[in-house]
Amino acid sequence: MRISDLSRLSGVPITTIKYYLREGLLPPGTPTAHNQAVYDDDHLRRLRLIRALVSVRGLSVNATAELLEALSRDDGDLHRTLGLVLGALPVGEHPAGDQPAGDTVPRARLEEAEKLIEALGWRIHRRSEGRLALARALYEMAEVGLPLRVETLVPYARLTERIAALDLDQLAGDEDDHIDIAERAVLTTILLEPVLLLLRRMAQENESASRHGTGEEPR
Amino acid sequence: MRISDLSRLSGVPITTIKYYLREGLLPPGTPTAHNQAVYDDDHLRRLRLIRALVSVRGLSVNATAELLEALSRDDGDLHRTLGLVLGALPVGEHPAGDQPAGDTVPRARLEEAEKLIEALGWRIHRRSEGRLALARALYEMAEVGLPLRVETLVPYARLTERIAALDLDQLAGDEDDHIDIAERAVLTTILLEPVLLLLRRMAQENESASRHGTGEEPR
DNA sequence: GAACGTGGAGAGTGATACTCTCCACTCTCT
DNA sequence: AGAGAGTGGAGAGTATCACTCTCCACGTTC
Repeated sequence: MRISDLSRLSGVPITTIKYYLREGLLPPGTPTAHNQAVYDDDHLRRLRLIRALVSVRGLSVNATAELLEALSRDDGDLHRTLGLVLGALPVGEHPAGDQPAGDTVPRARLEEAEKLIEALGWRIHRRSEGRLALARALYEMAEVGLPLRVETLVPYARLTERIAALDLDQLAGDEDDHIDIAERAVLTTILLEPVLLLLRRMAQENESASRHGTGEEPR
Repeated sequence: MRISDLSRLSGVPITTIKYYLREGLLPPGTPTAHNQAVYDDDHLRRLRLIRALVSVRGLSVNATAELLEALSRDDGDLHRTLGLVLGALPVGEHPAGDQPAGDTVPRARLEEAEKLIEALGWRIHRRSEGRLALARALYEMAEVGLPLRVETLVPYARLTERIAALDLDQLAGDEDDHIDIAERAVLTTILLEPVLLLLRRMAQENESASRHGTGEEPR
């Protein structure tokens, strides 16, 4: 398949595909002549993945490149792969350590994050991005006037445990070979995020309707 | 308080504050002379809220403006306010209806979203953003090779129901007046999102460690 | 009354994700 | 075999966004 086919099948403009090639998001096709190359279904699949990460989840092209690079070093070990995926991912809008952290996140918040993890009994890798990111998130909530206490967070965390269990079931089951495990890990973790947030919002609307008195006309 | 105080207390540069004023994110101060004005604590609080939405959650300045505008029309009715907040919020990276939807989201997905909502027994407003956004999210998952079936989503949705219940408890309780209910709804809904996603990721790591065999050294 | 701060507005900046333009070459159709 | 379209590659240009800078006439403070 040539680049125009790739473009036609994916809906991504040729120039954009070239751009992704240049940026290393997409591996080069196998060359057939000095300036000709062919692409295969892997390229198509990869391209769709890129578009999903970039346009659905809003990952930056750079972050996507890093993530895909980590994925390509995958050795089939689910636990390791998941670690890679989780580690390579920005959560909020912190475009790669914009500040030396020592100043932005006071030690007190870091300790609070540790305390939460300990209270939950979770085993999280010492150097996991999550610890710092969590501390930062807690710090920001406190800054804006809504400090979150450990007692408040624990019930939330318990529910996320069960979500995570569902996630891993998803990953473990469904041994259809056409998508490899690493890619499924990415999809399940990252692309499910907006779905979960949406479900939460709708559940809030529903819960609010229930509590507020059911007289509310759906109309 | 003058603009420099606002800047000093919030850490936001004066020029940026002026920019927010121009864009209508921040209401003008009360003028004391032809070119002098004073600001109060509300401005400071509002400014912190803006920064949280923009830099923590990555909301665009425009979306933030719309949200704040909706908030300022708040009448103290929690259910209504929550509706406003939820309605004014982008979830993914769809910067305000970039396509006429009829083409991008096939009717089949819309029906699937409806089916899910029905299966859950949720009461969601007919014209809720959520329906379309959910359909779009499902469509995108399917596009990328990981179609989500209703049976798969229901257990997730049940957990989000419980998260939503916690959210509303948070909102209902804590009758400390210094932050009004509308603002707390925004904070709880939006700023908790990254925290929840982080917790989910860490829970995944934990769950994966448990399942994968506990021999894994934390190191 | 001098130095500094202020509100307001327009222009400039830096980052990002494309998108356009060229070019020498290759493929495809007839 | 020859014409027209397509290709890989690379550099330059564009659009958007969130600031950020610069100016200016005027206030405020010491």
